[in-house]
Amino acid sequence: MAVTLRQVAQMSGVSVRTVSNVVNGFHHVAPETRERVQLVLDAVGYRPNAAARSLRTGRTGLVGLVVPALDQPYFAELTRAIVAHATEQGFTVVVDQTDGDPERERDLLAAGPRGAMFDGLILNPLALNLADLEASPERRPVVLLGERTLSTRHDHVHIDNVAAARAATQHLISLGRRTIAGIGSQDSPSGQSARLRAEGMMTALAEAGLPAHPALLRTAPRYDRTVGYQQMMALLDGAITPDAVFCFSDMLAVGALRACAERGVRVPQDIALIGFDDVEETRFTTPSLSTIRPDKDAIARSAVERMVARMQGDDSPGIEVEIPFELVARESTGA
Amino acid sequence: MAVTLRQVAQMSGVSVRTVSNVVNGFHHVAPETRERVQLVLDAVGYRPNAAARSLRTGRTGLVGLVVPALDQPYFAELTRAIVAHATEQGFTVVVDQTDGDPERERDLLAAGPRGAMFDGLILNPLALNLADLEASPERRPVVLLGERTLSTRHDHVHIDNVAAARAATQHLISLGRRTIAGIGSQDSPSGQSARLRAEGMMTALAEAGLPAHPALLRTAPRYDRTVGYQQMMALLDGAITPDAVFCFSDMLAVGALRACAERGVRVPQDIALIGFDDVEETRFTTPSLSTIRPDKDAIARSAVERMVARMQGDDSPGIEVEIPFELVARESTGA
DNA sequence: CTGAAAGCGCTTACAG
DNA sequence: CTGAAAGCGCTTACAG
Repeated sequence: MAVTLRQVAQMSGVSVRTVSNVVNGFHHVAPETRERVQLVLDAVGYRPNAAARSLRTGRTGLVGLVVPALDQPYFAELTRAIVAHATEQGFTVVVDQTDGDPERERDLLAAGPRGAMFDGLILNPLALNLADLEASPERRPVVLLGERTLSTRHDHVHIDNVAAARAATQHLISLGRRTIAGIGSQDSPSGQSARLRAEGMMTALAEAGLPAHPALLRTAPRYDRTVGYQQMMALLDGAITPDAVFCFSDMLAVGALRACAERGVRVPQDIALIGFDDVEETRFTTPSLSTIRPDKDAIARSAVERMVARMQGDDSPGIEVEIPFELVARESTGA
Repeated sequence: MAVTLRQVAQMSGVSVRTVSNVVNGFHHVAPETRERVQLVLDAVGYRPNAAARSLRTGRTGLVGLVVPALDQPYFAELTRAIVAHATEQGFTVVVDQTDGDPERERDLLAAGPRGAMFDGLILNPLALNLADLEASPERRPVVLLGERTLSTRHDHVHIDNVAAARAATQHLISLGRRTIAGIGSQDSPSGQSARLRAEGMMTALAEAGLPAHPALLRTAPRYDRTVGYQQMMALLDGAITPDAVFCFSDMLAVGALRACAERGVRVPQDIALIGFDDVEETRFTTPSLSTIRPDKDAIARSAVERMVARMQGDDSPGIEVEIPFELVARESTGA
């Protein structure tokens, strides 16, 4: 079907070695030879066979990216950035979504059926624990995103979730709010980010000498709009009405905002609202949403950078890369 | 590094042929042989080398999915559905984004550097024209999404954009609105969907005997929130103020909604608004957005189905698959 | 039911 | 600077 290197060699009257050299842009080819071969290459529309090349070199140029859900704006935006950076480095990204299913995350980490074809993995685990990560027989580079897992084996790119949550809460306190609720805590042992954000929130409350009413810390099994809506409704129906809510993700905040609108609660006059992630949507809600902005492009760039470094033989212990964040004050907190 | 078939064969005292049969679950293997080999397979954690297998079989199990932008909610949701269906069929999806760059779309269609590794392509072109499609030397299955290109070579999965736009406009008319604007037309020769939606809108206006003010049809180079915002502002600042706006995409509508809110224009009382795509976000805006809901899951399923059929040898001329849509009336049109 | 062997298309030491 | 040849790990006709 497709034209092979050998056929091109025959057509140009040189050896496959020389054609290979031309295709791969190696130096030691006589200019006139190169030109002649290139002419044939173009004429027949030669395309190297990726499988053969991989078999020979042991590399596929494929990087697996595993995120909880592609259609969650934060991951969609992050995926976009990672695909862009990886492409620039000559890698092709294969995207997988786990829906936070620990089984699927473990499978992908263990290089299941398709995992075998990746040169490396960028993984944003939701449910994986330290034991899973340490136990993985994986020899190829794995870069972890998002959670602080304390794995010493893998590189890890993250923001300081405690500090970010603390900053978000302090922002609410600085507005004079005193009854501050949170939406997004998780009971499951796997919810690392949730725990860190709750911790940051509690720290800020304690520092300001404010009480942390247990009833005002609402859980969120998933960080989506529906859960945010439901939990905000629960808060509005509760015994203690908050005057500010810190949502652990923007999607939760979008749902919460909708609940407030339905109930005629004014944001920020009655209740101030802040989210987390700075997805584009937050700039267009009414009121626009204050949020925490992790530098997504820096996360993507670092993840790809670490991956490439590992592929090039860097075998130092797992590196922690901390990416900066920024508080973005918008209308939902009175900006 | 990794264990090979040959090594497993030696360890189990059988030929590679037999090990291969066991790995691939073929019939003619004696039960006790199978068991013995399987034990070794498990013990050493054997993983088939995907490159070798591909080289041998000529297939990679990889399907390329090309969308304009991963972080646009419509494409994020569609991608999610396609990845799910393709995975179910045993394929791995490689996602690429073109940002509507015709050059990139052409490259990917022409099976550029990385395109060579795909068994097939699912392509949502923004800028590609018929000539590009017909000229492509591509021999592998290509399924087109979204645009009516009239290509006779490739299968095409789409909704009836004219009918959908007509339905959206009729909906606005049925509310008693008489000065109806549109946001989303495109001048470029490539904007097929835009043209069809404008056509559907004009048809509905003509059928109702309503005028189509040129100043009320606003262009949108990109279908994102920012453009929707800007064009809605332009409408509000214009000589003729509309009492209803049909946005050719939900993102445009979200931006338009924000513009109305900033200007104190009440939706739907002053201006009714309808979008297109039914992305999740539209259910959570205030007011929630009426829209056109294409059956995304059916689009994804059909696309993968056509792809698989082509891979299995179906060589009939390009097939048109029309997917149903539905009008969803929400608060932005008074529901 | 199982084995020995060819060959998929490439890269790359080894010669020259 | 170029050629002849080995071999990456697998699948699969061909024998037996």
